[in-house]
Amino acid sequence: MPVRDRYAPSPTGALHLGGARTVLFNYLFARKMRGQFVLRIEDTDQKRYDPESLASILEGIRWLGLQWDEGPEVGGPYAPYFQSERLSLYQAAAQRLVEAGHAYYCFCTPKRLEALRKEQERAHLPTRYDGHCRNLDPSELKQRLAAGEPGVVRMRIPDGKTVVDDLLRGRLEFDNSTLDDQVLLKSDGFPTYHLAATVDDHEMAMTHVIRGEEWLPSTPKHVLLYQMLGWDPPTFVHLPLVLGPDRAKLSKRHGAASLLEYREMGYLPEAMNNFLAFLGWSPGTGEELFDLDGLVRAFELEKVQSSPAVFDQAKLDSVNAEHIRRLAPGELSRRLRPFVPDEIGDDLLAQATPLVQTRITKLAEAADLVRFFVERPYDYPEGLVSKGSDAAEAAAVLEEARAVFAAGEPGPGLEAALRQVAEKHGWKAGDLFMALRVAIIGSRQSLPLLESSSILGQDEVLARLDAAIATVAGSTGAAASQKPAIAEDEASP
RNA sequence: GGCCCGUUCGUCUAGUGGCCUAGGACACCGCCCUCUCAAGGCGGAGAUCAGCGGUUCGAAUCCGCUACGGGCUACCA
Repeated sequence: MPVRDRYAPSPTGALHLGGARTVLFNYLFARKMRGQFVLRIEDTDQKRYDPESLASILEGIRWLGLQWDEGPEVGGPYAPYFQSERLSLYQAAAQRLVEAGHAYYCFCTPKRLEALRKEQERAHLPTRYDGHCRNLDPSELKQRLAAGEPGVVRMRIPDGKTVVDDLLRGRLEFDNSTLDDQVLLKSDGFPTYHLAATVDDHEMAMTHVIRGEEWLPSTPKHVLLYQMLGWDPPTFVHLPLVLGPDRAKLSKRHGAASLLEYREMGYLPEAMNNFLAFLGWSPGTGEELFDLDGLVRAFELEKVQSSPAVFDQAKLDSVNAEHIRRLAPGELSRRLRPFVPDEIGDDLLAQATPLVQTRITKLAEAADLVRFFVERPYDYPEGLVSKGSDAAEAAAVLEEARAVFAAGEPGPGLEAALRQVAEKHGWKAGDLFMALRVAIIGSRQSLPLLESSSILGQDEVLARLDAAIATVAGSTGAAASQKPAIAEDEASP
C-alpha cells in the first residue's frame, strides 16, 4: 500500500513556521516513501473563513517548493479537496453513527452549554457536556426534528479505554471517562474538525496522519470514530511543537507571523526548509546543510524528536548565510534582483554579486551594500584624514592616490602603487585605504575597495576623489567652497 | 481544576546499558589571515544528561516518584 499523507490547513490565518514545518515533514515523508502528498483545505468554519489566508498558504507552500500531488488547483482522484464541497459525506457518516447509536442529536442551546461550563468551572469540575440529550425519548426526538428545531449531532463516548498508537510516542492509553461527547455536526450542517478529518482521511486513503502535537489530546476521539465507522485508522504521528524563545507555542507575538514574511526579509526557501527540518529532526550524521532533495534522501520519520523545539532566529540566519554562500553567483544575482534598487542594472548587479556573497545573511541586506554604486557619497564619515596627520597632508596624499588611479594601473600594480604612496608619507597602508574607502564609497565598512573601484569605473572614481579632495582641502581654508559640516569637525583635532 | 505530552551546553541536537573524563552546529570569546566589513583557519569557555529513588557488575540511556515546562479542555482548527 503506497504511503499517502496530507497537510490539511484551515484557511483562517497565515501559514506560520510551525505549519510550514508540518507541511515539510509530510512532504519529505511522502517523497521518501515514493507516496503521495495531499493538500486538503479544511474550510468548515464559515465564520472564520478568510480567502486571503488560503491564497497565502498556497503561496507559502509553493515558495518552499513543496508541491502537492493532489489538492487545490491540481485536483486528483479524491476530489474535491475542499471540505466545504464534501458536506454530504460528513452528513452521511453522522447519519450512520446516529443510526448505530454511536451518536445522538442534541438540542442544548449555546446559552445552556455556557451556563453549564461556568458552573463546572466554579465547582472545579472537568468542563464536559453533561449528557442532557443523550437519551431523548424517541417520539419526542422525532417531533423536535420534524419541527426543525436547531441542533447538533454529538458523539456518544462509550465506557472503557481507548488506545492511541503514536509512531513517536508509542502506545498511549486514554480513559474514555475523560473524553467529551464531542459535537460532530454543527447546527449549520457543517462538520467539526473531528468528523471531517476522520471521514476524509479514510475516504482519501491516508496511511499517515502527521500533524502538530496539539492534536494529541483529541486523537482518542478520532480513534473511536474509526472504530464506530468500522474503518482502519491511519498511523498517527504527532510532531513536537515549535516554541518561541519564551517557550510558549510559536505565535504572532514572537515576530514574523507568516512564512511569507521570511521571503520578504530575504531568506532563501532552501534555507527555510533546511532550518525547519532540523526543528525536531536530525539525520544523526552530523551533516547540517541540506537542499530539498538531500532532505528527502536523509529523512526518517522515526528520527523525529518528541520534545518541543525553540525557534532560534540566529540559527536561521546562519543557515541562510550558508545557503547564500553556496549559490552560484549567477543564481545569487537572480535572487538578489528584487531586493536591489532598479538603478543598479543587471550587469552591475552581476559584477557586484561575488563581492556581496560572503557579506550578507539575508538577501535584503544587499541593498545597502551596493547602493554606493549609484549614489555618490554626500557625507563623509571620519577617516578621510588619518590619525596623526592633518588636512593639508591628507589632501596631498589623496591627490597622489588620485594620480595612481588616473594612471589606470592594472589590478595588483594598483595596490602596490597605492602602498608606495602611503609609505612615502609615512601613512599606514590601512589608513590610506580607509581614506580612499571613505572618499569613494562613503562608508568605513564596505565591499572590497579595489574591486569596487574597478566596477565603478575610472571616471567615476576620479570624480569622487576630486570631491573628497575638495572637501579636505576646503576644511583647511585653502580652497573656499561649500563643505559638509561633518568634514570640518574631523579636520580639527 | 481535569486529561495528556515533554525534560542532554543559552538554542538546535548526537547519544538507545560499558566506545561519554557526554560529541557536533549556532550564538559568544580569543588568535591567525586581512585595505574595512565579511568569509575562512585555529583555539576557548559553556551540560553534576531536571531532581530523587530503584534495576544492574555498570545508566544520559530501563522503571517509579517528584519538580518544572508545555499542550488540550468550543456548535475553532
